[in-house]
Parts: sequence; structure tokens; C-alpha cells
Amino acid sequence: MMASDGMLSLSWNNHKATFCHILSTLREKERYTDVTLACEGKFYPVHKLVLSTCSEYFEKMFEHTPCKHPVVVLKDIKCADMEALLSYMYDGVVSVLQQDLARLIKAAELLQIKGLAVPDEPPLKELSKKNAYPWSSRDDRSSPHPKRRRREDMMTSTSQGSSLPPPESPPSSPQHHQESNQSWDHSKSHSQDQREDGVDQRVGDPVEPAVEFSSPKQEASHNQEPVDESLVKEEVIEGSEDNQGEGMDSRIEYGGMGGGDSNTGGEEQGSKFPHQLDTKHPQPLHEAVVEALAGPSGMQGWLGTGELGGGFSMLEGYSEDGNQEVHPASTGPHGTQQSHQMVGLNGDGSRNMKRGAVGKVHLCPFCVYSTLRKDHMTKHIRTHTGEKPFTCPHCSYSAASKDNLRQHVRTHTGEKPYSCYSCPYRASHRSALQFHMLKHQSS
DNA sequence: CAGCAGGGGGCGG
DNA sequence: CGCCCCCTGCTGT
Repeated sequence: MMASDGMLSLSWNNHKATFCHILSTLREKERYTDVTLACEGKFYPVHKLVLSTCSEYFEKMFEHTPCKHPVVVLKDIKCADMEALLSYMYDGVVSVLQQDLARLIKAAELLQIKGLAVPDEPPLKELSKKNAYPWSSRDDRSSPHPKRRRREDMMTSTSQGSSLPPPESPPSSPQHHQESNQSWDHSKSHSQDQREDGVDQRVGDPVEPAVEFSSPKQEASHNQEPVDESLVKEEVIEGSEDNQGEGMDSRIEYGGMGGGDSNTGGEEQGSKFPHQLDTKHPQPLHEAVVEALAGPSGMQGWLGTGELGGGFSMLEGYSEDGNQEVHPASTGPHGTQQSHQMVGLNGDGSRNMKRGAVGKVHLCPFCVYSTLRKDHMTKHIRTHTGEKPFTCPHCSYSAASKDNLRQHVRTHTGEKPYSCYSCPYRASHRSALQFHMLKHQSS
């Protein structure tokens, strides 16, 4: 940060990487997801915001789909491709086998994924002009411009008239619930199914418009010709034999997130963070998120306490009080967490507010949890940070809360504080006693 | 049964 | 306000 005339410029060094990473994490946790993509019987809860950001196709679709949580059924797109595209949209990178590239690109074009889709018809005129790409002249809202090396013109040769989603084509026959039974494995399903049809897949009628479960039939269908805003193609990872098995798994790499406090430089470091977001194995992402958030030079300001009124408590790291506080009057405990105010909201002295009264709502910066008690938030945050300050004197166990440690210690000491009043039974756990009491009741 | 997480009451500083 | 303590419910083995 630099100061000029008292004006501070606070910069969050690895903001982009952090942002993307958290987004990805949110998707894995299916948090805040507000649209479900369905293809091949699999369901992918994702975020409209992200889809809209990456695809005008989706943007327009959602624009005309007021329902809260639409389910978009994608025909003619393989779930493997869908997963790859989601990985691409969320992480900005995806690994794909060369043999699958054509199919993937085709899917990307159908969905008009920025950065992956190419302008369909290479300028009708001709390729004559080198920079004939549409985006060169457009304002371009900072959409990605990755470069895809065109290794072969496989797709362009075979599919010259291919893509462009059908302007109309309402989902006349909603075949989306067909496999509803086996389906809800919106799991991070990673279908390895290598289809043989591979390259030459029908793209004639691409994407079926949205339908949703519960809401009064929207006109979600009419996705009119979305403006073609496609960009350059993406760069494939060449010798990707190594990740064949997981070919489509999302993979993220980001720099500048090394949790160490060494990076005060302020520039993104190139240090790759080999986190492999294996969608199958959720993996302790929390820590990664925390690291990202707790970067020493990172912008903890918005996480900082509200009490600081105006002042930012940078450098104070993300510790216990790293939670935002807002007045419930202005924002409800749920639903508006996204608005991370960076200001100290309580100018007034809300000092002698009885605990639990309508004082401050403490919002967890990692999840939707909210509480009126700061000490509860402190405990809760440990569930994200993984901090377990209470260690068992008898074993290596450690707990995040003293209570839970005490509970654990009973397993060593054999203490059974819960005793049945009608028989000598004793239990070390409350719920065990309750279960035991049921027997007395039944008999 | 053990672990974990959330909520509430009480108390002292 | 922070901490201690207790209670409760859920989950996994």
C-alpha cells in the first residue's frame, strides 16, 4: 500500500487467485449454488454468476430465467466434457486428453464458453484479415483470452456449420428426469467413460434450454442467438499422459498463495501451488482457503473486525476475530453475507448490549454460519482453520474445543458421568445414556 | 461409542 | 467480553 495525502491504496495481492480458488471451493461444497446443470443423468450444482461470467449463452439464459434455481438440461454434451468445462470456468484451466479435445471444444462452442469457443464461422468474408476476431474490437470485460494452440484443425474442418445453439427449440420433450433415480450423484462424478464416438459427435441441436423443477414454467427456453463473443482457444496441455485417468479432473494452479509470510513483495509470485482439486476427494480445502485468505500481505481488511471503525487491521492476520460484523438491521444473518462491508459498522457504542441481544451478528467469512456470540464464532472458525489447540495429555488427539477434549479424555479415564437413575448403568456420553433410557421406557 | 459442532447460561474481569 | 461449563444433536465406525 502506498500513501499519498492520507489516501491509502490497499491492494490484495493474490486477489484473483484467491477469488478463483474460493469460488471453486464453493462449488465443491455446493454452497450458494443457484443453478443445476444436468447432462447425461448427472447433475452439477453451480453458480449462475460464474456461468454467466464465462458464457454469454448462460448469461442470456439466466437473464430470461427468473426462477431461483433452474435446472439446465444439456443435451448432446457429455458429462465428462461438462466437468471439464466447469473446471475450466471455475479454475481457468483444465486438462484434457488430446483425443478428447475436439469434443470438448465443440461442447465449449455450444455453450459459448469464453476463451474456449472459437468464432464459429471464421469470418464469412475470409480469413484474409488476420485480426478478424471479433473480440479485438470489443470492449471485452476482462474475459479471459487464453490461447489455444491449434494442434489440428480437426474441429474446424469437420464442423463448419456446426454449432450455434438453436435460436428457439423449446424443450419440447423434457427428457431430463429420465434417470432421476440413479442420478443425483451430482457428485463430483468423474465419468471416465471414453466414448468411442469421440470426435464426431452430433452437435446439431445442442443445448436444451433450462427447465426447472418447481417453478411455474418459465420461458426459459428461448435462448435467442447469443452474441458470439467467443474468444481464442485455450491451450492444451500436451503430454498429458500423466493425468489420463483423471483426465477431466479439475486442476488448479495459482500463484502467490504460499502461506508463508515471506511474500511481502506484493507481486504475484509464480510459485505454483500444486493443489489438485480432485473433485472426488474433497480434500482439506479449508486450509487452502485459509491460507489464501491469511496471506500476510493479503487484504484481511474485509475480514477484520468491525470494531476498528474506519481503521483497518491489516497485518493482524486472520485470527479469531476474523469475522465480519454487521447490524442485523441492515443485513440479514443469512443471504447477504456476500456484501463484505469493509467498514466499521458500529460507530455507536454497542457496549453494554446484553449478549445474545440484538447486538451484532457475527458472520463466518467461510460459510453461511452466523451467530450472535463472538465466542461461538471463535469456536466455529476453528472448524475451518483446522486449529485444534486442545491436546489430549494421554494421546495425540487434539480437539478444537475444550469440551470435546474433555469428552475425549473420558475415553482414557473411563469416567462415566452419566448414570441411569433406575439401574447401575453409566455412560460416558450423554447420548449413550439417552439411548439407554429408551430401554427403560419401552419395558 | 466416539467425535464433532452448535447453542445457551453463568461468571469474573 | 471471554471463558468455562453444560446440553444437544448429528454422524461415522
